[in-house]
Amino acid sequence: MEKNIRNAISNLIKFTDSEWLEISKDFIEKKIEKGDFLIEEGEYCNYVSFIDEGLLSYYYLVDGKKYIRGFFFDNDFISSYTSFLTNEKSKAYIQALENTSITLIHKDKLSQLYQKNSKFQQLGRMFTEHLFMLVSEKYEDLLLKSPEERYLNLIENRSNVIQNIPQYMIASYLGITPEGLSRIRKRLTSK
Amino acid sequence: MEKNIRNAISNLIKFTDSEWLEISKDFIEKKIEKGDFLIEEGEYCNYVSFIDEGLLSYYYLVDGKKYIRGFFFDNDFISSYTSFLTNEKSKAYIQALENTSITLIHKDKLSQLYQKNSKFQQLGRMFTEHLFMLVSEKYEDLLLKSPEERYLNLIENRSNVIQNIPQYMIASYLGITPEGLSRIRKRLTSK
DNA sequence: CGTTCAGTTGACTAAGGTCAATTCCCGTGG
DNA sequence: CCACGGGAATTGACCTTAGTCAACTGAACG
Repeated sequence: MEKNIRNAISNLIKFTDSEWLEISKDFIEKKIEKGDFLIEEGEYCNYVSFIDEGLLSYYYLVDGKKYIRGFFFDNDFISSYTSFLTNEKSKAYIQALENTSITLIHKDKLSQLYQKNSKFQQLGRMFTEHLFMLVSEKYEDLLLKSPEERYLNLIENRSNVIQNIPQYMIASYLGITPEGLSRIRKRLTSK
Repeated sequence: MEKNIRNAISNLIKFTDSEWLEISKDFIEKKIEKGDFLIEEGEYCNYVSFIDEGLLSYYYLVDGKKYIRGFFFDNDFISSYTSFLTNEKSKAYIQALENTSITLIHKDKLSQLYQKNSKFQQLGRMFTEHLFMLVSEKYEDLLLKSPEERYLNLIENRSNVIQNIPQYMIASYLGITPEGLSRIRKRLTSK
């Protein structure tokens, strides 16, 4: 199991076995049952998680309505990262759509690692750079593309989303209503 | 002039005078005339800039149309940061709306600093964390709020944008047409 | 079988896009 | 000082897309 997370991190930076030992001793394994929360609005997010197996949704709740910001699968990292960084309460929920196993590391432990070795500091930097690019890309999509284009994008590039997520959640993720998505699908098939 | 950038950076992390000397010797001063570009689509962005004085717009060009992603004022940092990080061509333009003076640092110099002292590494991390939170917030805005709400937000929190930027650019920034913004304004004043 | 809930469809509405015409503002040159 | 030109902003007419609300279908599951 730990192989996966080491592999994911090695995309950013390679660690020696002894460095890895230093990180991984702070790892905590956790299971989240389908429907349960990794974090809820108002809580403080003190950890970054890696998904060993499962599926999580990341969303906001406004006037009782869910606004889904993302879906996270096996080998993704997930965190209410703004809350993590600012020590403010999370505005988002992270909820399991399937039974999920994660590996998490606490903020304090991570800070200690940052201090200990500049390579860990570098990991933190690269990890955040990675996240920055992901959000930037999503921001561009939202600014430049119509819901229809975004849906086509999803089909093209995120078949795991299309296959595993119910349509009404995908609609929310695209920023539209279930009815809206249904109509888009209808339009597309009639072409 | 250098006082401003030191001040801005000290919001992230404090440097001793000797550390500061080490960074600042790599700074390059540059002037950009109104209408000129700091970077154009297809170029490689090899630097991060600090705006000593002036005003820059950051936009994409799609089918001949500008899609403005942001405005950057005195004491803001600016970069086509994804291009900077990935060494890929910039998809964005950065253009001066006024005569502008910037201080920039090249990627190579910054990498050297990162290697030299983990505090610089930490600066890189914190700088990126800062950017991450800015984009995240803008992403949320776009996902959760209507153009009208975003415009009201702008009036409330970004009076420098309202005062210094022509309306058709603000419209683009909000993700709508100039006509659209004009109607929103009309709706609002009639309330 | 019913119940439940996702997904679709229809009728209607509202917001914003598009295109064209008009007005407003401002700087420049006569 | 005025007249003109050009771009910004507004307005109007019409269109498209998605939101809303309600009804209906269909599949899953007890």
